[in-house]
Amino acid sequence: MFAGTQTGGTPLLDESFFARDVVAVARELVGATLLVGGIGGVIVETEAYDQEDPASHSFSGPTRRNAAMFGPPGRAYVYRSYGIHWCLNFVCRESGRGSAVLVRALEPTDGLEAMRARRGLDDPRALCAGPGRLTQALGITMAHDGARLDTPPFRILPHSGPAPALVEGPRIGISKAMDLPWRFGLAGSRYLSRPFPRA
DNA sequence: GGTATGATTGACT
DNA sequence: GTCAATCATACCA
Repeated sequence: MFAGTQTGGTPLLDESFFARDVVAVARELVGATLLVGGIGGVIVETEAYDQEDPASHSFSGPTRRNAAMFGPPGRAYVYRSYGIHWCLNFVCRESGRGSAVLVRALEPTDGLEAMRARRGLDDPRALCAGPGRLTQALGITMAHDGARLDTPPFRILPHSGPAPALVEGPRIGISKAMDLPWRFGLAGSRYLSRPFPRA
């Protein structure tokens, strides 16, 4: 499908996967595997941010911070949150709009010991359950802003098999466009940053 | 120039 | 449940 790049026989998600509607990409990323330098796990929670969405950093047009959102799709957009944490996004593009998927939580599968060392704790359920936590566990910083996602240290492997069951709900921590159900999670996952409101 | 605000987390009552 | 940490960006003068 979107197996554009072959690395050791492993199909990686590349620019063609991300050059589509950001909500569709956010849904399809749940179940994919994100590795940075071989360390990471299965994406279990994402959020979509579109340029026509008042909650998006791209809403008011390009700035120094959000420049990556207006560059090519399939790149990382990394920003500082609350002056303390980093947040990792995947840049998407459809009809020239700046948009991105925020990666909110992983189920750790690879490099558990490295993640434990970086996070300073053992519980796998707390290693990557939150946007600031997973960037710390994976060693993501501003240095990765604008980096290609189909090139080392990044590797993103698509979900294989039937599409996993998703849950959806309002996005976390925003004060605008709170009605949009653009947060997506892997149904039944115990690695979410927060529970989804019951339907 | 100054000031308010977060796409968060961890500690604490 | 409440609250502080900490700083780049956004917005106003």
